[in-house]
Amino acid sequence: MPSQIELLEAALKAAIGRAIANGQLAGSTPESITLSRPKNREHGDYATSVALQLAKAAGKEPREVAAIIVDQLKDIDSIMGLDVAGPGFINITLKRSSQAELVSTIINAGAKFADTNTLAGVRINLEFISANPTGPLHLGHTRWAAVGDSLGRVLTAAGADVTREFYINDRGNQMDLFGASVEAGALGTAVPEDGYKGEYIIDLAKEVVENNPAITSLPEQDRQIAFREAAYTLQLADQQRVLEDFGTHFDIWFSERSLHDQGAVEHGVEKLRTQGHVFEDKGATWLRTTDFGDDKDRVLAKSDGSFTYFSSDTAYYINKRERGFDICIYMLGADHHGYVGRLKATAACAGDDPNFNVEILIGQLVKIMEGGQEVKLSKRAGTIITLEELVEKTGVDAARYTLIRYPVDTPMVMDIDLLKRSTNENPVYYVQYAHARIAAVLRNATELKISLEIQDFDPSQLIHDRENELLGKLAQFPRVVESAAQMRQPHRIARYLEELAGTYHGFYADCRVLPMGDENPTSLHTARLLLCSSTKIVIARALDLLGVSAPERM
RNA sequence: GCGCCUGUAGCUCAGUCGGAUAGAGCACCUGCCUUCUAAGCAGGUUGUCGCAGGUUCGAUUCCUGCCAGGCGCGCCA
Repeated sequence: MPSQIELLEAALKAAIGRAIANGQLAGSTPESITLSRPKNREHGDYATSVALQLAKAAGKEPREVAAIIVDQLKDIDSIMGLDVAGPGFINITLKRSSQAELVSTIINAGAKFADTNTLAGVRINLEFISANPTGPLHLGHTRWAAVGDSLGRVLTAAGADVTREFYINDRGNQMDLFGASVEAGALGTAVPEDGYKGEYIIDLAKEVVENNPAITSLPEQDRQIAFREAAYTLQLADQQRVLEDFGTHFDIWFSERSLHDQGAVEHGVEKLRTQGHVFEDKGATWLRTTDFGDDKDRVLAKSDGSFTYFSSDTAYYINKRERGFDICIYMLGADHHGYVGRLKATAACAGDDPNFNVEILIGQLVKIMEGGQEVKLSKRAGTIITLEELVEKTGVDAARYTLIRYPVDTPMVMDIDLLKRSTNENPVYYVQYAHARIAAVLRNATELKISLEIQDFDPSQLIHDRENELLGKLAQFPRVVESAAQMRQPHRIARYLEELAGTYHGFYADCRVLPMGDENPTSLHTARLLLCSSTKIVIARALDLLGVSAPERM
């Protein structure tokens, strides 16, 4: 069933179409029409500036255009009032009972109320975090753990077929250094230069030796590899456990090594060569990414024949496309934004459309304040705040919510002291409280044996301003989900939730839901209870899209 | 030097395709629980939307230049 906003938009388009058809307006019907909820209640339930946009093409004054459109809208049943205001805005007031039909729509649709099919049939590979398995996940990863997971949920709600993927950088010097560092920890020898430091290295060393006491007596060459592999296994398992506890699930953990083992790197280079963008120079094999706007060409294989990290990246991209993904989304930290040019160019070199097949979301870094000072993070120096530590301090819900509610392209500051001190300053509680509050009302209603059957719903009961406001807010939800999906911005869900919770609290304060004392239940009580119930559905679904729990009690 | 991101209230930040008087939370005041969860509601105070031009009916939003901050520019991974 189309939402009220969609119906209105269609009605407006039809009205403009009629006015053009009968010669009152020149120009063409716009593809989409901006319909907003005015801040000022005197401006009606919905407002549109479409007349202002059409005025020029029509060769008429905006107010005159607005009047023509209004004239074409007069016969629509659900519209109660129409006004031309200010420079040419059209303000629309709807019949309250017609707005209240939304309650039935939501209750019948349940959690699927805001799901759409705008991305139906699109296969999306969503890659995020992709940390080295050489240490615990820290706060930089945490932002993506929350946002990436939420984006996956939002895209799925928009109908996309989403695969969440974690690329394990389990190859190269860093792994060797990691192995050597753990080995040094076990043997009590000096940590190698630029090696990994920190408590966790010692802990890993102990665990490795515990699991395999014979490891220390292996020949030196075998020993370092054995340490590396054992520590890798433990560290990866730790990352997986931490992420699952955080509510972030990956469909695929993709090992960089496996690319090399399967010959995917050679295959990737060949594919690019076929496309005509590979060349040899000074004994090395290059990809001419400058053909597609990159700053400089990139080396695939060094003059000694070994492959670069870049070659893994290209092979991985080609592999994803060959697995059938239409869109590959990369979520990278700001410190990797230099990759954008080469990733886009790589796609173009592979014969793809870099503006469609590849999307790169750059997340600004999270700054941490503790004791009024910025905490500098360095994995190798061992000064890190891990995802796990953050969750211990704030809980999963608060951590996820705080990280998701800001757009990722703005740097954010997390004050650890503030999070430790008073968790109720976090908006997540405000939203969850609204949910728990509704749950309590519904529990009480059940005890009082008041009908919650949708057949007993009388929309004409909901005429209070607060009810109207709440209905209007609920009606926006499908659009919010859709824009969050299209713009890849899950934070919009959180912002909407805060508005919805606020609107509900306002309604709750002014509109008594349950009968007072010995009062008999009426159809007003039932109508309000069903309004509460539909609000609860929307809040729960929105929280679910963020991966945050919707408590029945607080 | 080049590239990306950011600059909005005392603080942390929203602001949809350019729309009406620029918003929220926190903080600070004032009211509201002998009936649904007061983790709440209602009201008050707070602005050079970094600066300067341009585009137009209209700019926080789009364009150009400048200022300030963050990050990145390897045959490293």
